[in-house]
This record gives sequence, structure tokens and C-alpha cells, in this order.
Amino acid sequence: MSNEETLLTFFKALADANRLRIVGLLAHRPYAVEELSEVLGLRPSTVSHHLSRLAAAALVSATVQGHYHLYALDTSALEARARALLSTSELKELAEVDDSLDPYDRKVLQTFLDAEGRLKAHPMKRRKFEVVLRHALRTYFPDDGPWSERQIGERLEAMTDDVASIRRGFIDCRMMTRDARGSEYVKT
Amino acid sequence: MSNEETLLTFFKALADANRLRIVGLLAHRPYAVEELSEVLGLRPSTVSHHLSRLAAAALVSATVQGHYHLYALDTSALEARARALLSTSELKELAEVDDSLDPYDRKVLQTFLDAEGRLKAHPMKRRKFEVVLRHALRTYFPDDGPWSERQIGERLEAMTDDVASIRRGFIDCRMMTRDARGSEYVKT
DNA sequence: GAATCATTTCGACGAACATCGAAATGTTCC
DNA sequence: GGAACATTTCGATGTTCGTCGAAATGATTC
Repeated sequence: MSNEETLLTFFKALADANRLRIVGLLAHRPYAVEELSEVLGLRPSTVSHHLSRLAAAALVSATVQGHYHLYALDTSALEARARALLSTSELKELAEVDDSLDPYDRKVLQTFLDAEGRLKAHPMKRRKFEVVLRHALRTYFPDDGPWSERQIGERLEAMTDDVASIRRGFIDCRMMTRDARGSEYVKT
Repeated sequence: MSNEETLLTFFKALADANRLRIVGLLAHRPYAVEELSEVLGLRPSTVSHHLSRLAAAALVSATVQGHYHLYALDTSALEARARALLSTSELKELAEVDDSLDPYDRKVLQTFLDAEGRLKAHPMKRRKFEVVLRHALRTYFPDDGPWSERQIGERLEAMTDDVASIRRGFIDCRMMTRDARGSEYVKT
């Protein structure tokens, strides 16, 4: 079971009022199924079901003693989970960010760029257009410049035929600025 | 909202795969609803629903910025919850043990004792009978003894007419023992 | 003010699940 | 081996809830 799945079963195991009460009772001492059934006002079969869910999350464990099964709380499992929540680094792993790119940016680029990295279509939404702009700037202008309008065009031809829109976007989004004479571009 | 309820809404908020992914994404940076919708492959209305559940658990908060609402993770809320799980004392509060008596014992005594503390019926189940025995010993024999069989009977008359069954139970469950001559009883 | 855009709310549908009763499994005692 | 007991499994039922599409709300721009 993956890390994400175990965390999910953990939360699902505790996402029920009666199961929370069971955990609270087991925090005091081990209980048999019938005892819990009495205290909670639930049928033994129902309690057994709840215990099996808690056991699936490794929160409780049963020891067979004569007629009954004594269920005990595994506090170490609880502490391990709690520590995982305390570190945001653990949390970040929930979103599989395998490379350095933002998941949203990656999704957008995957939609609008083909295998060769050329623009398949022009994003209508402003936010997605900005993603494309950031990608173009990062990919084709790694140096500091400045570049002439002709150089800008030559580099952008690698990704689109409509170089003017991208170049204009650079200016509009303040990713580039022109010098006083308007003939040279630099990153801001 | 009571402590138990807040803990329940907390776990319910995280007991969903997509909501866990949302938390993972928000652990990196704030997101708008539409962005989450793209990354998760869910409808904006669905994402909004998930965010409202996370907000109800005080796990996320939104700041309105122009057209969109930026949702951010409240890590302090997460840490507070995690710390609560680390201390078993917090956990024990889940089972409302207002007095010193075990919840199961209390339930059994409530069933078999009337308002004056007299036995309404004889428990058939062995475990419940033992609860009654412990209660009788604690209540009517706080001192160390020894007591004669007559004294035992006089004390037990306060709670039942069938003193012999209780006295025999004390011996069977090894809560009392007779001396060599069999005429005096002491607690074990 | 009208139009556009992001978000939320509402109503509906389907899946997951808590709960029960009955039957099955396993264990102890005679 | 059989009777008694605690627990589990199974099938059924009602509820909760995740998901969607459509409509409503709020905010921004022209």
C-alpha cells in the first residue's frame, strides 16, 4: 500500500463518530467486542465491522483470549501518523511533484505544447497564457540579453509561427522591457 | 462545536482521496479553484465543495483576489490536531469518563442496580456478574476484614436478598478467601 | 449598466458505507 | 462429539456523500 493510500485509510478509519469513541475507550484499557457493544449501544456485528476498519489502518490489534478477542489500541501507529502531519514536507509528497515544475503549469503546458515543444493552440484564459509565457522565457531566453526584436523572433520561431503575440505578452506581463529607443529587449 | 465534533469534522475532511491531494497541492503554494480543477480533473463546483469541507475543518482559508479566490493551507491548524493525537490524554477524553468508574462497569451497574443500589436481577453473563461482585466488594467491604459469614451476610443484605450467590461469587472469583477453619473471610 | 469571468449554491444521481439480523466460524467446557 | 459462547461473515436496507450540470451570486471591465 502506497504512502498516500495508508494515509487515506487512516483518516477514513477515524472519520466516524462511533469509531472515535472506540478509540477513546481503548485509550483507557483493552476491550472485548461485547463490552464495546454494550457501552456504545451497537450490535456486536457492527462493532466487529468498526474494529476491522480500525485494524486495517493498524490502529488496533486483537489478542485472542479464551472466548473473547481483546482489542487494544496501538498508540505507536497513532504517533507515527501524527508526526507525519507535523512535517509539511511529508504533506507535500501528497501531490506527486516529480519534477521541479508546478503541477498546474505542467498540466497547462501538456495541453498546449506538442511533442516538439511547439504551440498547438493559443490559450484563451489569461492565467494559462502566462504559464506559456513563463515557459517560453525560461526555455528560449536563459541568458540575460539584451536582444533585438529580430533575435526575439528567431528564438520564438522554434515554438510558434505567431511570434508577435508572445513578444507582446512578454511586454504586457512585464516579463521584458524595451530600452529608451525601443530597439532592444531585456528581462525585467 | 465540542471537542469531539471538531475532531470528527477534521478526520472527515481528510477522509477523501481528492481532498488529500488538494492539501498536498496547497502545501506547496496557494491555489485558485480553477487551477485545482485543472490539475485534479474535477469540475470547479466539485472542487468548491471539497474546499468548503476543508474550510469547515479550519484547514484552509480563502483570500479574495480579483476574480478568483486564493485558497491557502493553514498549517497551524494541522499541527494543533497532530499534537492532540500525540498525547493519549487527549484521546482518552473521547470517551466521556466523567467519574472514576469504567464506562463498561457503569453501564452494567446501571442495568442491574436500582436507585437504592439493590440488585434488580442476577446477571447471566459471567463478565457482568464479576462487575457486580467488584462493586459489592468496593462498596460494602472497604475495610480489610476479616469478617465472619454472618457479618458478610449482614452487609450484603443491603443490596440483595440472595446473599449466598454473592458470597459464593467472591470465593469463585478469588476476591475473598476463607481461613483454615473456614469460619472467617478476608479479601485476597 | 451590461458583459464577462470565477466561484458558489442547488438538485439529482450513483457509489460508499453504517447498521442490523441471520448464518457461519472458531473456541471452551462437559 | 456436542452444547454454549464470542466473534466474524454475509445479505439487505437506509443514509451519507462525492460528483456533475445548471442556475445563482459576486466581482471586474468596458
